[in-house]
Amino acid sequence: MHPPPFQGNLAQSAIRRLNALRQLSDQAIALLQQAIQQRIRRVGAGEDLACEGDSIDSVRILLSGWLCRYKTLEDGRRQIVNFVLPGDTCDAHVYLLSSMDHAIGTLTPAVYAEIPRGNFEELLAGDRSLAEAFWCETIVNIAMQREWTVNIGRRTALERVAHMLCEVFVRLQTVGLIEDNTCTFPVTQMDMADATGLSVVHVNRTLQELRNSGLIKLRDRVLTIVDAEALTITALFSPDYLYTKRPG
Amino acid sequence: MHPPPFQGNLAQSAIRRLNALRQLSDQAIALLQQAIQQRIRRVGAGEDLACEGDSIDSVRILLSGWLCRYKTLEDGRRQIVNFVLPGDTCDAHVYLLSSMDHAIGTLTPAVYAEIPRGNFEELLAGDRSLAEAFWCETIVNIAMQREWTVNIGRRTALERVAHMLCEVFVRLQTVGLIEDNTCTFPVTQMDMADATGLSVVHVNRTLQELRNSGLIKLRDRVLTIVDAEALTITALFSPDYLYTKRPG
DNA sequence: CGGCTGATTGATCCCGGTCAAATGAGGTGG
DNA sequence: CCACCTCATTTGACCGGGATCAATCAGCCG
Repeated sequence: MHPPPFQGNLAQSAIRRLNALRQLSDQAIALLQQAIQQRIRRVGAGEDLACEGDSIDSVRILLSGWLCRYKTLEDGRRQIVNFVLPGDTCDAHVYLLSSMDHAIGTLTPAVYAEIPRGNFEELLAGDRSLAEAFWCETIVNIAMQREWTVNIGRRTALERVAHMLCEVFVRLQTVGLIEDNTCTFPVTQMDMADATGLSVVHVNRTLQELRNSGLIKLRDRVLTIVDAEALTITALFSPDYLYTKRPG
Repeated sequence: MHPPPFQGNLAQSAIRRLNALRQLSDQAIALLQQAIQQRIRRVGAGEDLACEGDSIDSVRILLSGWLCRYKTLEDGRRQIVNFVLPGDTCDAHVYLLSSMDHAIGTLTPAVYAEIPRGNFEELLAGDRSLAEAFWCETIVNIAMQREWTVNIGRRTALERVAHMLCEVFVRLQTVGLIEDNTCTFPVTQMDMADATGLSVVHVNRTLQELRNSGLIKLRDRVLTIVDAEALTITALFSPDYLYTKRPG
């Protein structure tokens, strides 16, 4: 299934993502497209794009595949703090800091554009709407991270897992990766556990509950939201914090 | 105790905070000081500076007192997602988005500067180091939020509470509010519970454990870190994610 | 075929939640 | 000065959601 289809424009998801945050001018789109096509890289599943402590001097934009940001405690406990989906920027502006505070790993084989820091700054200087869109993305990342904090801190296991699915669903919709309420969901239950602060066993049982209640289907890395409204309600989900106008 | 002492420069904490992120030029400090003194506001304890959904068109910089950012679920469950300490900016750049995704409430009476959006942008345009410092602050906020996610997701109750104390301690050190390993800590156990994702009762017992182990003293809103090293170890705390050079 | 990774199931345990009541420190008004 | 109220902390008893441990099962690959 992965590697991803190569027909169509590789930069499409990034354009959609940024455009959902800030209306992009034609010029912005052209500049972006050009910058992305400069250097395309591929990486396999289960690799690290960056580790805690790494220094950063380029900006990466994910074009296809899934990544996750995570941190690890000394004794091995791991927390996935967010997913990086196609169109997302890995670390815009993080170069303002000296090094990575977290790691970024691949959940699937992935394709991304790598833009050296200098080129990225030129890009931002070249178009205001583009610069603002990237900043919006950064700010939305804080909002997302806050919601994850709430999710893990105050929601029950069932609500948590449901909420994670709702968020991913809305985000994938923005970049056009949902069809018939269905998408690929290449996340092992182990990963879901690390993302929700639960144990694998309990994630398994929670997913069964969601399936048995007729809210979702999930099998072989394919997720279908069967009853979006009910899922939203059980998750106590509201998409406001994602600040994205939905397409269509 | 609060209201805060008025001798000395009110803008001091903000200068220290930003300067710890990016070396500020003399010009930057002058500009900042001037912008802050333009409009100083005060607010009592237990008030909201902003609610979820509010639109934002000014930037607020906390000069003294404590605030917290929080989100509430429909049924009343509340999660404090971070504290705002003297010198911190409430919502730099958040005006890029349409509205607040979270609320900001006061834990104590507080004093803050309010800078209208336009003035703030002038300020940034006036000095590069200042603009970068504010952006750094925003980016560090993401890093902090990630660490909170890890804290709540993967640390035990004891580790969590200890970690929260460590973070606050280091942050207060940056702005010069620690003396003899002691600071005011105006957070009720109820608030601590909402910040750590625990229940009040369990926070109470956890604090007792930390006290009985000789790691901290905490009474009447005064916190003393008795054994910083041991506390750091039990918390699995590393200050790297705060990206602040410690003073001294 | 054997080895590996991921999903599933069952049994048991315990960390931390919940409920309820007591204690204590201000604060206020008579 | 005292009675009373409120809010925060503390304590005790009990409970339960989710963790842990341990198999088993199902694909997939070499």
